[in-house]
Amino acid sequence: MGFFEEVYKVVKMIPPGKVANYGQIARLAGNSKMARQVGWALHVNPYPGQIPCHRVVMKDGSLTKSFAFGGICVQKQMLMDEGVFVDDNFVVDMTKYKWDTEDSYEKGI
DNA sequence: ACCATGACTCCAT
DNA sequence: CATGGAGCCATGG
Repeated sequence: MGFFEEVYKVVKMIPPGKVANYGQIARLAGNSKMARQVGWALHVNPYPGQIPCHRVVMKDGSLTKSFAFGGICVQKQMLMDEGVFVDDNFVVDMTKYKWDTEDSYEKGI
């Protein structure tokens, strides 16, 4: 279960107004290939209020259609409430809202 | 150990 | 840009 706890820890570290993608979480948790397991971990352990899983989106900024909390509509609502703009296609502008922690170098393009 | 599934990601068309 | 197939790995039957 070590990987799970790492995932939860990383997700909880995501600051408000920012979003992270599964690959990022997986990489921070130790394995870049665990993107699917990250989503699976959040799915089997939806701790409401403890893990801001609504800040975790696809690499292109798309919201997960299988969101456990009533749907992506709720997720969009929560993100918008934090200042993250989500368009009608449920896609976040990753170039502006992507969580910058270890990919800061990526912004230096 | 094998097969099926999945909140992912990459590459080809 | 949208869609489909393949690769990826943990979990469950």
